[in-house]
Amino acid sequence: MSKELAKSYEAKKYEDEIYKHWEKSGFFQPEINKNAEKSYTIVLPPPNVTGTLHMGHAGMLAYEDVLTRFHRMNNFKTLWLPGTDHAAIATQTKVEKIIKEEGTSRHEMGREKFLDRVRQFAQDSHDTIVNQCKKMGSSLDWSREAYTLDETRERAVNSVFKMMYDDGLIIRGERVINWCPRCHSTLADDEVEYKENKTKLYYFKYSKDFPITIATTRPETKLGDTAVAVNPKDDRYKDFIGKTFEVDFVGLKLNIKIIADRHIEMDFGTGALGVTPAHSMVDWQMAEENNLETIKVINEDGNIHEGFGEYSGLSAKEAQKKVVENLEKAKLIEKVEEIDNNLSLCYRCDTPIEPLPSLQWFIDVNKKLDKFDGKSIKEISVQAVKTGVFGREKINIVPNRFEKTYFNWMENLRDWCISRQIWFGHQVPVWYKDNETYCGITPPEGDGWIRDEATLDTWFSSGLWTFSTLAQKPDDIRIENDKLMIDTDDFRNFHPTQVLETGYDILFFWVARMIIMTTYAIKDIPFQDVYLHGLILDDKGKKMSKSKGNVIDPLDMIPKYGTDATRLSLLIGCTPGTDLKISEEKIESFRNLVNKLWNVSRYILQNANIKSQNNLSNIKIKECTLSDKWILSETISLTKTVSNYIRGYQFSLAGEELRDFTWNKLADWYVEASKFENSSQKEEVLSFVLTTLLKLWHPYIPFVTEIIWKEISDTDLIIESWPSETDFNNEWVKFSEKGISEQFKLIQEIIESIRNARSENKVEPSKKVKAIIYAGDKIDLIKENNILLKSLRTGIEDLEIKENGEKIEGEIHGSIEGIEFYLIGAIDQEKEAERIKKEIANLEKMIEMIKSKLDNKAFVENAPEEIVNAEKEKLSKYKEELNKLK
RNA sequence: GGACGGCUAGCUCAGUUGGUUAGAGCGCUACGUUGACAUCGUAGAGGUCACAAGUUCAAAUCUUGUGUCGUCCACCA
Repeated sequence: MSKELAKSYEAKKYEDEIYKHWEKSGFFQPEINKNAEKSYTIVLPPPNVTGTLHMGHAGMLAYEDVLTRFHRMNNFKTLWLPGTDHAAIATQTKVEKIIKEEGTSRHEMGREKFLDRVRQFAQDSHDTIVNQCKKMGSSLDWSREAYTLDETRERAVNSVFKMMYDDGLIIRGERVINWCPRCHSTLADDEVEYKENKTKLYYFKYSKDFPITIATTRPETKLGDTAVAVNPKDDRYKDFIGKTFEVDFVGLKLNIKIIADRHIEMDFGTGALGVTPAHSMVDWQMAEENNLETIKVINEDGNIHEGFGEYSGLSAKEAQKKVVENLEKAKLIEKVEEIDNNLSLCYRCDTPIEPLPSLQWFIDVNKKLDKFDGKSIKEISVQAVKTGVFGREKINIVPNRFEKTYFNWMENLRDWCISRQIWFGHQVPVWYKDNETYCGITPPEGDGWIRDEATLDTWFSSGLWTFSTLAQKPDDIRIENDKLMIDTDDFRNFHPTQVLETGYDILFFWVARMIIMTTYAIKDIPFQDVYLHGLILDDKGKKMSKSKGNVIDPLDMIPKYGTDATRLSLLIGCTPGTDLKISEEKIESFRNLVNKLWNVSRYILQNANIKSQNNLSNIKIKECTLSDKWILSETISLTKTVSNYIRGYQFSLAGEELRDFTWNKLADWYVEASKFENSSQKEEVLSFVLTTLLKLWHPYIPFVTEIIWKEISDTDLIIESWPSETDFNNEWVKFSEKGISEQFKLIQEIIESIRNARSENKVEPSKKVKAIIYAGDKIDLIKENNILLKSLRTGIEDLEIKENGEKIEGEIHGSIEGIEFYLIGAIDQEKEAERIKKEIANLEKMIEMIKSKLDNKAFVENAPEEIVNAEKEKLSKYKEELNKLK
């Protein structure tokens, strides 16, 4: 009857085979639960095809797999949909770096050849990523895999673009945008990063006859100044406001108007700002308000434009040097100060950003739309999280505090620049011919149309991800009744999705944009819940990076400790929205836990005829021992606790409960007890407990549980079902009310107390002793469980149980909950006296505390009665124990 | 400048309506190998819950302030 498992669990022997088996079984596809009423959908945040997955991805896969497996086992029509993101700029930049090392550039290669190269790179990355996802055990439905740049997703992108274009939401215009001179592309506001650095602040006048000294860190841009702005309250400059001066600035003629703007800080520099409309966002706005001329100084390569005399053609840096030199020659510089400044950098290549005016495509986030009752897409997106839209409950962000962050960002959102000048991405679906412009989902008829060269911000396509992935082919997507239709069963079945699980670092980049794009396009929310995880850091709390050499690669950990242990290290100890430190040591300790489960199972399978046993009806409760009933009740409450924690995204707490049960309850107590107790119900009880435990563990550690399961059931997979919570309730009531858990706890405490007494008295572990117990009214309970008291490492060979009796002088003595025990013939007088002294001191301290509490009239009067009574009860119990000890 | 978060045992962190002597894992100390497991077992040490004031019969928990570390947003010419 015994079944043999290996002595320890060697993960890598089994994992790949098990994964293949799952894939073949069809359980990763929602059709397996097709009769289910409710569906449960998560779309995988598509990893960028820029390389390989890291620990952060591993965490994401683990959290989502837990949710997916849990809901699948609970008979939801469950879909976890995989895909990858072309990640426009990121991928192009990466490939550009590679070909640079090969001595060429994208301009030398030409658009089509370069794009072929990028596609090849993306394909290789994709294959690696898919393989890594499988290694992590992710139960993704690969039959539905999507890509942000495939044909179907392109149709979605073009369709939404056209809708927005027709609604006047997408507009083309010349504005100052963030320009990366290296990428040769625009960047959205949130793609700009800031780095602190020291910069020189130059104080000077444009010319000798100009009355105001200005201060700037970018003297070269002053070639394009058309105004000086001062604070209207600033008495120093009040009289100049409105006047215009013609100046000769280092050899160039400028017309400078003095304007007032309340945003100017009087304390900074001289309180006077040289306004350069073409190369500063703020200045551009002032220019609009004051009808100032815009002079472009810096071109898209970061060099000075034609028409600036000796400066033309110089790089910004060179021009700065020359301007400063000329100012010095003219003795116009008053002082140079070193200040802390924030340098704007491109988030992809760290090149300093050059703000400049450029003809680009924007989404107008503030335009009021009739189809949304006069609300803007921004307002709809705020409402979706605040109160709910389109008849849906409000979107719930976990942890809740990020909702505030979301509102703050959304309310301050400015128009979104969606066009990029890179090649890799969705090309803007707009064509020009002579003076005509055509925007359409497919190219226009006729000759001579030229397509707009710009491509779209990568977040435009990923913003459509929850619904675009539910189309199977381009023709599934069409515009109907002013909204986007996805005409598939998948869309009808699986949208909106239940939860979007992702890192808090892309709340704005992605989550917010999905809400904007989805509510606009399909008039529905993309997801009901947002679960945000933290970043995975190294053991010192630093970001992992190759240059620091502190990277822990999941693919190194998996062969070493197993996928299950790697997953646990990401699931236990993590709190929503909070960063998680991880170390190899931690993963190792979870390997030990997995092995413990393996060995408990191994023992149980060796010693009992275990079969899959999902309900309690085969167990004759009357024939159960106390420990049997105890472990059953613990198993049932574990089922409830774990289910509730997972539903509430409390992955860590659920994991800790499972660990505590497995190690501290099942292995340390019940299995030990079962070695000595004779009970006709042992096999049934063990079958039920093991069946339930393996299932409850399965979402966390799918591999090891599935392997052990194979020994229990040859016909089905563990992946199939979750232990029922409701069936248990009725069964459980039958014996839960009798205080099983308190009774067993008492036995545990007596045993621990005896072990403790032996240990403190330095009694040799191998020394057998006689014990006498005065059990009082608990005599039946103690007698019933005398076998446990004798067997569980108490070293008792002869046990006498009486209701009460005389004090026995000179022997080890202990008392707990009114029950007294003596260990005969093992004493070390000194040690025992010391131990009892300690215990007495402790009790006296406790009694003192409770007394002072009860003496406090205010407490007795104000506190709820049950709390006061509990204190009183405790007091008398402690007093009794104290007397006995004395 | 604005906001948010952390500060609990040597380390990593739980602690969800304020109510037993504040918990877990790892580490540490002592002892132990009886056939599931040394990837193990038993026992133990270890905390003024960052600080201060307040509310309350009662505060790790609520309020205010301070310190400190970290993050995000805005951006300074």
